[in-house]
Amino acid sequence: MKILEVIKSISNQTRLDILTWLKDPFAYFPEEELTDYSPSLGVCVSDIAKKAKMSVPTVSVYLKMMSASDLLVATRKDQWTYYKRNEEAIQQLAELIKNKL
Amino acid sequence: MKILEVIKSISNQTRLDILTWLKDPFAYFPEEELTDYSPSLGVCVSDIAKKAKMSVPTVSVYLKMMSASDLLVATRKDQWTYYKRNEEAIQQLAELIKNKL
DNA sequence: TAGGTATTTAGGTAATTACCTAAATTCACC
DNA sequence: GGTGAATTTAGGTAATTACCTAAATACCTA
Repeated sequence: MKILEVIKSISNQTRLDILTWLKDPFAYFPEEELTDYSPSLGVCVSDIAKKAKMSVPTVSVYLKMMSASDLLVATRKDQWTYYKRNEEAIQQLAELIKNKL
Repeated sequence: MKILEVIKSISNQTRLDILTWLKDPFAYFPEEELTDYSPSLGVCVSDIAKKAKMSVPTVSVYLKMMSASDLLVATRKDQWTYYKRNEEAIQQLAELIKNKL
């Protein structure tokens, strides 16, 4: 785990928000948009972009940044890319800050 | 604790390094520079700047940023400003990432 | 009060980050 | 093979961050 890369990937309000939203998609995304949602896949790029009120390309890059830092997991299915949290990595980050930082 | 402010304050390699150095000053700073070191005060700005191999003003701003985010505690004594870690805040950050992020 | 050391503040430039739109790619389906 | 939806990549500008040097401030001590 590259601590600086991970921290940079969450040093932005929108990216922090996305992490929160993905913790409980049912609570944060409108129900009608999650018809094809499954916890094992996560939420697709355009739904997240809509929720963030930002352009799809910007959010696409943000999501890629967070999966590069390992905090998110991407799954491509047909033409959609779904993102979900990587809970293990998030706990690992917490531990790293607790013990090593 | 303003999570974004805290994260931004450690989203830089030098600032991360400083946190590490202050965890164990005896291990990271040359002995002769810590003659007046005390754990209750910490290490002064110019010693940290020298260790970081950066200008004093830059490091002064970095340290101020980290004390503003609560990760460091500053103590002014005569013409010196000493900085030490705020262990409680660091643990609080770890908890926040563990449970809330 | 003058001079010296430590620090902070100001002000500047270069690099990085934060977005956007347009274009390219991927993949379904007809 | 062509069209359409979702996504990614490219390429651009504005804002922020990363540094620096110079100047100002704070606080000793003679």
